[in-house]
Amino acid sequence: MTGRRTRQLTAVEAVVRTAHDHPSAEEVHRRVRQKLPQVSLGTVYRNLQKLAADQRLRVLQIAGRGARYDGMLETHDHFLCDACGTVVDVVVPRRAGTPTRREMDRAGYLVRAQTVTLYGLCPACCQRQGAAVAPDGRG
Amino acid sequence: MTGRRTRQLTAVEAVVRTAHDHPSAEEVHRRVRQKLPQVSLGTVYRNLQKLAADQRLRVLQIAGRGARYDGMLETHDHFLCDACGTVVDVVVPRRAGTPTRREMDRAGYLVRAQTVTLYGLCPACCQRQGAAVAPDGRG
DNA sequence: CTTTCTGCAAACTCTTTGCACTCGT
DNA sequence: ACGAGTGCAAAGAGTTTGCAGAAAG
Repeated sequence: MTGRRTRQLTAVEAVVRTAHDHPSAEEVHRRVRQKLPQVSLGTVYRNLQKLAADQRLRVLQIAGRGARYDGMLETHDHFLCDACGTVVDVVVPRRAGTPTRREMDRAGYLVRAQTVTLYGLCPACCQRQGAAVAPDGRG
Repeated sequence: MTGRRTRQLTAVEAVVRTAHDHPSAEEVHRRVRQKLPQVSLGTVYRNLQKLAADQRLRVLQIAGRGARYDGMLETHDHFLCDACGTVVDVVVPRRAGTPTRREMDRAGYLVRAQTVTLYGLCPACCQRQGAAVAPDGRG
């Protein structure tokens, strides 16, 4: 499953691994083009897929539009700003053997992964919107 | 934000509220057509949007393709089967005032909602695939 | 009667794919 | 040199939208 080490693959991986802002495929394309100007978007998608299959990056499905790519491989979660769409890494500590997990096991499910996503307003958007949005505790 | 109570809106809401299988927009369309055969897919999308805006349903963004619609409004989470794509409701108990949450507050974030998603194999797919997939604890 | 909503079809966004050619190995 | 990988452009899925006509209030 390794395949060839093309310059396109190398460049896509470098972009995703050094980016800390969870770029979209288009954004990765834009950045890769700075080094390899004639890279096509299709190739970027193909390489993003390959890297994801090889567990060399994580794919985040964001509500609304398009996937975002995350080069941070360590276990972590995400906060999404409702207003500006920014994605921030968050570390939510895992507790092994929670009651829920045990129930799932007993019911015959094989749980492979678990992600927590927080939604709300980032500090910048909080100030901008002031008290316009009231926390409702949903979710 | 209430708008008119059209028969299309009523039918879409009825389908989503009685469905317990997290249907896609196409699937909602198919079911609504059983009552109102000439409803268009565009109208279904418009009404799903409206219901989501009015907090009368929840939208789930599933990795891979399309959104799924969930008429269960109570706080709950989801399990996604990697093999068959089935979405199952899961109740992961919330603990108020976790360390992470307090840190976020201190850092100036306004956390409005929080979702947990589990990934893995459902009982049926577990049997089908046997021990082909090893749990790796990722995520 | 007014205004919102609908059906239709076209447009749009994001992603995938077929094909001839290129370049790692 | 062989074949996986590329660029291009077209095709696909899912979702949104403009418009003329229908219908809710």
